[in-house]
Amino acid sequence: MFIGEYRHTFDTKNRISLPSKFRKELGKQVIVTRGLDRCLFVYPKAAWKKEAEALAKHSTGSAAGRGLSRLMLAGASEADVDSAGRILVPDYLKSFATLGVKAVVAGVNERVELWDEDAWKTYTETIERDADALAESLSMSTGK
Amino acid sequence: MFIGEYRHTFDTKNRISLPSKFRKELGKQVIVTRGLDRCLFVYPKAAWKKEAEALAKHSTGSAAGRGLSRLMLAGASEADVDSAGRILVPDYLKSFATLGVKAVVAGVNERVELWDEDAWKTYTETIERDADALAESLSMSTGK
DNA sequence: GTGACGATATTCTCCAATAAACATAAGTAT
DNA sequence: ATACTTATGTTTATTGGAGAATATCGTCAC
Repeated sequence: MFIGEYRHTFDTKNRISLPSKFRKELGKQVIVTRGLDRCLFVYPKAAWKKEAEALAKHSTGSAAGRGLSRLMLAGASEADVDSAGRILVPDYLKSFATLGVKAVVAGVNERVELWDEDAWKTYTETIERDADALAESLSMSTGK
Repeated sequence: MFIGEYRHTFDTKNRISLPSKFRKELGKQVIVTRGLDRCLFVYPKAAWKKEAEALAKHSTGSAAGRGLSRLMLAGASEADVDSAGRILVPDYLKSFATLGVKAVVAGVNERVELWDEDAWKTYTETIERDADALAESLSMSTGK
């Protein structure tokens, strides 16, 4: 399971290094794809397969299912982790997530997420404000 | 069960030593997360896992679920307790809880909390005031 | 009060991770 | 083919974390 938040930078060639704590679990090949809420999802290749199969089930059903499938399947990009622990992120994915030079790499359960630093700040601040209400609506404990 | 309140300091590398009374119960690995009321929660690793699994269930479904998962999972940091009983607190967690150099380490049942010294002072004073008010209102309703 | 012990604080050094710079290889177009 | 661009790989430097050693403080025993 991926947890934690790290700040990394893109080099001029659109490469970004992955946190060393994530590398073992991510493996040698990863899948980068469009995520929800304007971020990118990064999956270990094996985990991606399961995700893709789940999506495929909905690829012809509802309009929402088709949309999500197209977004994530068509947007997927296979990336090799190089010897320095970096991956190359294609331009179309960078611009989808409005990624600048500074990015936040966040571990969220079975996937890793890439966020623009500013977008992450805005997003987390919003969630923090509503955290109590959200927790109640999900009737889950936030640890209190 | 953790009880008691201690004053510790962060060194220049963002490390803080844990009260020796807590060390045995905390174990060798702990999880530091965003807590409620602008403090940090520190859990023994095993205790945190249960929380995490509940959150993980919601990590893709609804927008609210994703938000909470991101806040609590990406906000979590696994920390090893070193030979001197210290843990490293990442910058983003320190700034979340507005932690300066002096901190209060408080035992609260199943978790340990980290507070900025000033924030702790303000918070406890507020609670004390509320407690007085509550006591008064109780004695009014129960008295004669 | 004095000494001894345990806990916390501080500092230093070493090592790993990251970022930046640089070099090489592979295409592409003229 | 040659110059130019783009992609990929390697090297170096800087930053930050892990560990160890020393110093300080407080507590308890005597």
